[in-house]
Amino acid sequence: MNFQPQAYEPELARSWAERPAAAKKPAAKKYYVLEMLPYPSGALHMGHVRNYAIGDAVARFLRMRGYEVMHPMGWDAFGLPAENAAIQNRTHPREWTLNNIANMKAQMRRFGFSYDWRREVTTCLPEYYRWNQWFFLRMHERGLAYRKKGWVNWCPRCATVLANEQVAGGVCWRHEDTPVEQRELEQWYFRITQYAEELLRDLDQLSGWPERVTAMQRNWIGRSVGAELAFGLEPRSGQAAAAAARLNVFTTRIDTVYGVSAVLLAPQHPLLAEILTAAERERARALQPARGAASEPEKLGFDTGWRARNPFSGESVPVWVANFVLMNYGSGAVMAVPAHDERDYEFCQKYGLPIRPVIEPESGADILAAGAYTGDGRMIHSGDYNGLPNREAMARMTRWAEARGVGKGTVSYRLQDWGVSRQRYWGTPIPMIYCPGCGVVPAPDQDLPVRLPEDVPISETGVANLAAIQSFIQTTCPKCQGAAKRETDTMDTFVDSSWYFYRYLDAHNDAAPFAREAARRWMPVDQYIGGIEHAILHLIYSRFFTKVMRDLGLVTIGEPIARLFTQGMITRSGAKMSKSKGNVVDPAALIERYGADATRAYVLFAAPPEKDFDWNDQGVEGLHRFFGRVYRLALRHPPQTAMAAPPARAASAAEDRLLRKTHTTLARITREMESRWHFNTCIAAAMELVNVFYELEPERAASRISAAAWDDCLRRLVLMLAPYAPFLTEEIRRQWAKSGSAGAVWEEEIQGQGWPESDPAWAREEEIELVVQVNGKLRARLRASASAGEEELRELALADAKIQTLLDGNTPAKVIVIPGRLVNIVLREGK
RNA sequence: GCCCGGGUGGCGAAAUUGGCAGACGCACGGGACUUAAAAUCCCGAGUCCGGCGACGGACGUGCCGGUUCGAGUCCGGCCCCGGGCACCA
Repeated sequence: MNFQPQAYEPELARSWAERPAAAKKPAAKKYYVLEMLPYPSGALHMGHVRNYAIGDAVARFLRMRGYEVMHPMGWDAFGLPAENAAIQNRTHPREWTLNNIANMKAQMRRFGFSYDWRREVTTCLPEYYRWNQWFFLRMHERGLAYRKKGWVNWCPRCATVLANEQVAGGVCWRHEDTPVEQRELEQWYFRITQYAEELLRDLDQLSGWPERVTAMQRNWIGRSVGAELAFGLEPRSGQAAAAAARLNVFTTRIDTVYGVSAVLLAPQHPLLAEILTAAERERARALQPARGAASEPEKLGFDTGWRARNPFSGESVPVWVANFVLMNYGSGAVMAVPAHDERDYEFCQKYGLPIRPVIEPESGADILAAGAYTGDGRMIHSGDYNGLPNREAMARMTRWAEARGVGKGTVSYRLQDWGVSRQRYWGTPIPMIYCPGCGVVPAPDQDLPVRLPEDVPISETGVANLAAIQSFIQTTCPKCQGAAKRETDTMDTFVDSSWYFYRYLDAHNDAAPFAREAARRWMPVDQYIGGIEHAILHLIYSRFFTKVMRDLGLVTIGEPIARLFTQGMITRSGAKMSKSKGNVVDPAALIERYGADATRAYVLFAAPPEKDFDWNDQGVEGLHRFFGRVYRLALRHPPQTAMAAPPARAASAAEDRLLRKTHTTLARITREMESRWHFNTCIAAAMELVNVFYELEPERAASRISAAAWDDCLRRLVLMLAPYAPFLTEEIRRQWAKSGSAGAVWEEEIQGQGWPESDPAWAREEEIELVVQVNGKLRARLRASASAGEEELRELALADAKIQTLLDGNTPAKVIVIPGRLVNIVLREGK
C-alpha cells in the first residue's frame, strides 16, 4: 500500500484533460469563479499555483454544492517579453508565446485545475484582438477614443510610451533601473476621465472588495473640489500679442487668494511658447521633472518678467515658471500662497517672494514661525471677507468669482485619460487609417481584424515595429479609395485584459465580442481572485470598460466584479521570489517529488490565503505525509455497507466519538468554505479527524464501531477533502471500486458528487469540558453535560474538591456562569 | 508626510460573538518495527520555579495604561515591521 501519487496523478490528469469539469443541472444557480489570466512567460510559478489552488478549491466546492460553475482560463498573450525573447533566440514572438502557452497549459492540467478549456481565450490571436479593434472603433465613434499631442512617459529600454500607471518612482515598471523620460508625442487616448465621477461613486457599491483596493482606487482617481480662477496676463511693452491672454489657475483654497505672491506655471505650459524667448524656453525645458522621480528634487524656477492681475485684489503679481507645478493636473498653473501652502512657502522663501498671511488661526498663534499655516481660521487682509471663517469665505468667494466671470467652482481629478498607443510590434494594431484627403478614418468593421503582419524581420536590436513594414502601412482610404497609410501603433495590453472575462462566456462567437444573452446569464463575475498588484491598473480599466459596454448597450450591469479576493504573496527567506535573486521554487519540481495534491494543498495550508507567507521546503512534506495517511486508511477500509444516513444512536463511546468528530469537522469546513476561505484551518480540521480515525482503528477492528458508521464517516472524509486533493480522492474511489468492496462505492467521479451534509444531531458535543475559574484564573476542568443549565453548573463547580480548598470556607462574592463554557467564581477583594 | 495591513512558542500558524492561549503542521527529542536505514506507527514538548515523581505554582499574545467577573480579542497612547501613494495646489 505504498503511497505514490506519481502512480495515479498523471493518468487522471490525462483523463480530465479535454473534458469540461462536471456541469450540474442547468437549472442550478450560476457562479462565476475567475482567476487572473497569466502572462505566458514560459512556466507556472508559485504565485500562479496559489492563485489557481484557491480558485479551484472554491470552484470544486461550489460544484459539489450544486452550483453551475463557470471556471475558465486564458492567456494574456501580447506584450514585450515575447519581443525580448525574439531578440534573444530569434524566434517569432508568436511562436515563443504559443509554445509557452502549450507548456503552461500542460502544467495546469497536471495540477488538476478544473478549467473549462473549451472557453480558453488567447489574446494574441486575431479571433480575440479583432474585438479589441471593434471596441476601439465603437469608442472612437463616441469620442471616447481620441488622438492628441501630449507629454508622455517614454521608456528608452522598451522604446515605447508608458501609461502613468506603469511608471512608479520615476522608473519603468519593467526596467527598474531605467529612468522614464518625458516626450511630446501624438497618441491615442481613451477618455476614462469622462467616467471618473462614476468610477469613484460606484466604489461604494463594491462591498465585496477589500477596502484596501477601493481605497487605492479612490486615491488614484483623486477627486478634489476647488475653483478655477482667471489671472489676466498684463500687457508688456512690445509684446502686445499675448496681452489678452487669460491665465487660469486651479486651487482648492480660493480663501487664500489675497495672499498670492506669484502665479506659477508648469515648465510645459503652452502659454510659455508665446511669451518666452527662445533662450527662456530652453531654460523652462530644462526644468521639466521626470514623472514621479524617486526623491523630491529641489524646487527651482525663474521669473518670466510677465505679470498677472489677481482677480480679487486687483494686485499685480509676477509670473514664474516652477519645476514642481504639474502640467497634467488642473490647468498646469497655480497661485503661489506661501503663507498657507508648504510648497509655496519653500519656493517663495528661496526666491525672496513676499509671504503674507491671510488666515489667522483661532489660537492667534504666530503662524509664520513654523512655515506655512495650512489649517482653518479667520480671514484677514482679505478685503470684504475679513473676519469670516475661511470655510464660509470659500463658498462666498467662489460665488463672487462666478458672478464676475473671473472663475468658477470646478472639480479636478488626478486620474488622467488612458494613453493606449504603444510603438511595439507585438500588440493589437490600432484600426485607424490616415488619408491625405480625408484625414483620420476608422477602418470599417468588415475589414476587422486588421491583422498583425506575421512576416517581420527580427534582428538583434529587436522586432521591427509596424512603422517599418511597408506592406502593412500601405492601404486604401475606406472613404475615397485613394492611397492611405495605416496607424502603426499597437494597443496597450491592458486593453486585452479589460474585457477578457466576457469573451470566456462566448469564446467562439465570430459575429460579436459575446452574445448579450451570455453576459446576462453569467455576469457579473461572482468571485475574482488575483494579486494585489492589479488593484489599480487592471481593475480600474476593467470597470471602465464595463461602463462603456453598458453605454454601448452590450450589458446591463455597471460593475463587472461582485467580489474580489486578493491573495498574499509567497516569499522565500523574506524576499520576493525572482529569477535574478535565484530564490524561485519551481512547481514542476514539487509535482515531480510530492505530486500535485500535496503541492496545491500545502500552499493552502501554509497560511490564510490573503496573507503573505514565506516558503518552507519541508512544509510540503507534511501534506504528503497527511495524504499518505488518508490513502492508507481508506485502502485498509473499503466500504462494507450501503450508503445510508448516519445511525441515530451510537453503538459505543468510540462510535459516538467518531460520528461527532466527523460531523463537527464537516460543519466547520462547510462554514469556512462559505465564508472567509481559511483553507488552512479546513485542512487542519481534516487532519484532526484523520488522527481520530487512526486512534479508533482498533475499536473498529474489535467491532465496537459498526461498519455502517465507519463507512459513512470515511466516505464523508473523502468528499470533504475533494476540493484540496482532487487526485487522491478520485484515486480512492477507483481503488475501492477495484477492490470488489462489499459496500457501496460511488459510480460517478468524486467531482460529480454532492457535498456531504452534516447531521445537526451529530455536529455537536454531548459532553463538554467545564472550565472553573477563581478570580479569572483557571483552577479546574470538569466534565459536564452540554445541556446543563446555569444552576447545575454552578453547583457542580462549587462542589469540586479543589475549588472547596481554594474557597477555604469563604462565600464567593459573585459566580458567573456561561453555560457550555465556564464558571468564574469571584472572591472579594483582598482574598 | 498621508492611507492601508500586520506584530502570538525554535518556525508556519489556531483561537469566527470578550470566556481553557498555542489546535493543526514543520523542525526537534524519545520509543516501537527493522540486521541496519528509509518509510510507517506511537509518545513528548510555551517559558521559568519547586518536586525523584504523579504533580503544583508563577509568568506569558510588541510596549504602557484603561474598561470588564474575565482581554490575543474592546478603548486610549506609543514602538516596530510590511505594502500603497507621494510636489495633485
